[in-house]
Amino acid sequence: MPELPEVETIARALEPRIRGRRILSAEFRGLRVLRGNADQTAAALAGKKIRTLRRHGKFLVFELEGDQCFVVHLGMTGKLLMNGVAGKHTHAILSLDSGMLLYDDIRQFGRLELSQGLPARVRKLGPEPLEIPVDAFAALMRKRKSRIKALLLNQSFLRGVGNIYADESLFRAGIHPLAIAARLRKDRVERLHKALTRVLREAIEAGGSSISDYVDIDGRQGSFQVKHNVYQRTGEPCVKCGNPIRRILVSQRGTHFCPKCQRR
DNA sequence: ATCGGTACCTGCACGC
DNA sequence: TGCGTGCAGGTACCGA
Repeated sequence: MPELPEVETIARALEPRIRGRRILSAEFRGLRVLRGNADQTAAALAGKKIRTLRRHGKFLVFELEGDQCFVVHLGMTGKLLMNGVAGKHTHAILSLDSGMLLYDDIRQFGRLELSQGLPARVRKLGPEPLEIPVDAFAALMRKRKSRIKALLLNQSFLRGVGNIYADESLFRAGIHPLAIAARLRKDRVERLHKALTRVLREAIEAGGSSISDYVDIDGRQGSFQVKHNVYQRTGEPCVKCGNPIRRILVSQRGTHFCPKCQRR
């Protein structure tokens, strides 16, 4: 479900409500989403104070006292809900001194993990797309022979971009999703950097995109889906040229683009 | 080192 | 009504 703007929206809403708060108890149901032992994790969390919450790509990192991190990745359908109602897809319940925090996840692709410091796989992620300067972005691109769409989805290249914002930024930059990253001319790379920055900022501003079931911690939907130009608009006329939007597969992911505005 | 394909889950929309 | 198919904001892992 959630890409950088959705996770950022969650982090912004949640951080002021949990900063400095204490975890009274934790309960884990089912074994799939939690990495590590449920009883040990619950015991280690109980009584701990939350220093702060940060977003790291698509990961939410709860920094606890004692340099421990409770790391949450929402996968495709994960939700964090403050004071929601537990249901059949609730996999974790954190009871805080400021309320109840639930983790719901229908498809169970999300992961929860308690670790000392940041887990290695989170440390190994690429730079934040909203922080990387355009020259550094261009330098990284020059080294990659993969198709640009696949590269944008690769979290060790950039952290936080997913299927929606990859398609939307390529459309805005006028770049074909199958273009080879290293072969893009400098001006195209600069356009892509600008498009990516703007799309992500606008989406954060709109509270993210709610396609089927994304909601923030209070159950509110985002509104950026109404600004999508290509994502899930197969067959609809391109807003720039009127030609129908096409859908192809790139790395097994549905990829939407305008064949006229985004030439090979 | 880097790339692409597959596996992992549940639910929904669709055609027959 | 029910069944089969394809699709969905994700990453991990494997072989080439």
